[in-house]
Amino acid sequence: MPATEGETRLPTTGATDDPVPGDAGPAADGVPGDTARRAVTLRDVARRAGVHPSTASRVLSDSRPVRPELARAVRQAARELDYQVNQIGRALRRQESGTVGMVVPEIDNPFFPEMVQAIDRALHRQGLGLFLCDANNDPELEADRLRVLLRRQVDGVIISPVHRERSAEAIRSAAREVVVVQVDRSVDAHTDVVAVDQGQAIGLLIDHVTSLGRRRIAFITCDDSVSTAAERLAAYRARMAGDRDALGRVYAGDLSLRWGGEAVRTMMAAPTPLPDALICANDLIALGAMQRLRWAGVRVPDDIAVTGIDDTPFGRVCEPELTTVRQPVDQIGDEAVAMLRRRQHDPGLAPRRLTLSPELIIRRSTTTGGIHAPS
Amino acid sequence: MPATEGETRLPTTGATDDPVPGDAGPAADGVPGDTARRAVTLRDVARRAGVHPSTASRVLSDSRPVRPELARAVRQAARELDYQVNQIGRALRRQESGTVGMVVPEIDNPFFPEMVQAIDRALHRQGLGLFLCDANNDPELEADRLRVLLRRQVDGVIISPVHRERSAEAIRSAAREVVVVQVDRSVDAHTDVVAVDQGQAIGLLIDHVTSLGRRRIAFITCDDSVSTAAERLAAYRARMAGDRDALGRVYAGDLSLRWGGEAVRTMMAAPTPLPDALICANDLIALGAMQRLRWAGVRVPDDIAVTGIDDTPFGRVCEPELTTVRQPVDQIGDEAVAMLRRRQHDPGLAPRRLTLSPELIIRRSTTTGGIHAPS
DNA sequence: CAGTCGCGGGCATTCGATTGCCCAATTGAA
DNA sequence: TTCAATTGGGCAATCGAATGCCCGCGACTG
Repeated sequence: MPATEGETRLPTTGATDDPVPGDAGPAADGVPGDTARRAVTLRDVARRAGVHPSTASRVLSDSRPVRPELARAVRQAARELDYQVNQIGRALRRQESGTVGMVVPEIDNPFFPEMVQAIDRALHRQGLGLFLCDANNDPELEADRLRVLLRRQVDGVIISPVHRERSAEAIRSAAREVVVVQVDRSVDAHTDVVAVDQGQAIGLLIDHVTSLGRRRIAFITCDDSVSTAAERLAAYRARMAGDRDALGRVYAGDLSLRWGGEAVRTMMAAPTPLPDALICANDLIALGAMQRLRWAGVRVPDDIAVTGIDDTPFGRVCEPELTTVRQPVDQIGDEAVAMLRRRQHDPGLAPRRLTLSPELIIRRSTTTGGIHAPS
Repeated sequence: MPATEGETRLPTTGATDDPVPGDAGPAADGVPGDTARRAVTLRDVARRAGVHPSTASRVLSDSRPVRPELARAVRQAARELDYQVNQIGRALRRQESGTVGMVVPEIDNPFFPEMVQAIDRALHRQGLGLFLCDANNDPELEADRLRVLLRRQVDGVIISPVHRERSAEAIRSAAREVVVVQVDRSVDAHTDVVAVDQGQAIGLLIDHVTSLGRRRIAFITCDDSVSTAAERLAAYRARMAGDRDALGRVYAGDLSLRWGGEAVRTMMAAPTPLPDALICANDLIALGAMQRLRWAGVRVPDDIAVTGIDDTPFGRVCEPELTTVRQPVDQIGDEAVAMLRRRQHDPGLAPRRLTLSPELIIRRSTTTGGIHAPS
């Protein structure tokens, strides 16, 4: 178990289970209707305001003009009763829920929380809610989550597919019922896509390490099942093939910390000379790889320059800090939501693919020249 | 801007926006009803099976026995039409949605994705969906998210409150309408709570560093607004007061990487002697702190032992690997969901507080004796 | 053999909000 | 002054599924 190497565990056992102090039991609570109080409905508001429910509805969702004094009465009644629309009722009638579903492949990869936050903010600005699901890197689970979302009548789905092929069917089927936007990763389906130019990302990185005089450039990535990784790999291959001095080598696994370490171990065990630059398909791999290099006494960047992709916060606190490429998450979020809305209003539009540009961020894992410890 | 010290950015500009190849336009798609096909309803199934909708309903949600041949016909019709229950309709009638809402304070803190995954798994086992929201560390936003969840008729809410006091009102108000379980963090409200014994966590850490001969033990934490941090601080204070040899010092900020670095900078600038152990209120702080120590040429653990809390994966790939305390996220998830269900079935139950035990994980940030680089 | 019971299917109502339609009242125009 | 147009409120149907109630039929019992 490589993950626990060099660590010791001191377990402590036992759990306590207390009644909450100051709460003597079920009936001892002085607050009446503490649980399960029937909610206030539109009818209640209407009755109190002395109007018909339809009038109340029109005031509160102002769908049609209502005489000012009645409107005021309704609004006041709503305030007094603390009326909250029942979104379920509204959704049933309107056939839309004001909610967008999102499926991410792995919420524990720090890139995705960042993207989720960006999308959440963008949706919130539009008054839309977000129903977030994690596919746990499993296309089956992903399909299941999509199904759940559709049954809940989400108005749209934003998804970053787990698998380039095995996710396709579920996404196509979802796209038949609802607006779908793919973000970052994508499969071949008739949906809008907001992507990042992965070829450019790899280009920036290879240009950078090449400009530092590195020629033996290895690439640690996951297998081709992830669309972005496939694009990165293709770009890497094209680039390396175009430079006859350069020497490439690819290690394909997954996008985890663990694999970064594993790949380096394999690499070091091989009889071939070590590369002088290591392009990693994301920051996690890079972090795992750097740890293993450290263990092996290989110096970064002196012996090997290392780069990541995603610009997660952890690339800024490792030793040395990680050169990486930033994917513009905020822009991805804004554009994805914009596309979703556009298409909701006009479902006939042709699907579009928007490709955004990444940004190279140079830190000490590739250059020794930088500032080290600022005062 | 401390976060970008020692880094250079090479921006690239431009974005491309292409029509998806192979899709000539709105009407060019051969698939009929590619978008917005009316969904199959229970009536459709019933009609096809030649029965009344109520019968179909009884078969599909088997709420009452139906003659086998009819049942078979209904099931087949459902299969043929690919019928999916409309959860909105069901929710309206049943007055429950089969969905649990969850609000986390900061999804970009890697502890929370782990807990979310655990809870998601536990809910999934019960056939329940999860509606996840991020409060972005803002009690106002948190209250807003709670309101959204309630309007969507979630059957329960699992929340880890942002603020010990400022989150309380919203949580109490939510608890009046729906079952609420607080996890990890908590506020004073009449709800079930699944917590981790933070006093024990601090105890384990202080015992550990004390056993290594350290006596000048500083504590970097966030302010008291986070309940768990407040408990940790109280435990730290009690512990330090009980040992007259020990020398304490507290740095209060927030739970971020950034604050870890900031606190160390403050610490180093002070005229007082450096501590020989640094207890950090979570792994993020510890990572930030270790980086700053490294910049300052302070050796970990030789000069200062450093510990975190949460056992996030990043504590395993930093240099040196981080001694920490693991919160039992899986157990938290299981228990939280169990409590939720119990209380849904019996709303009269007295609120309970379950306190789980953390586990000490010793790594090289406190001990030099461990294995370094395994072959 | 009459009476009772249970089974199972269908009818119609309900959940809460929205909206098409009708109609009364008011306004405006000719 | 008369008629048309506009405004605005109410009625009732609707979204999709679930369910209380009734009823017919067959089985069983005394």
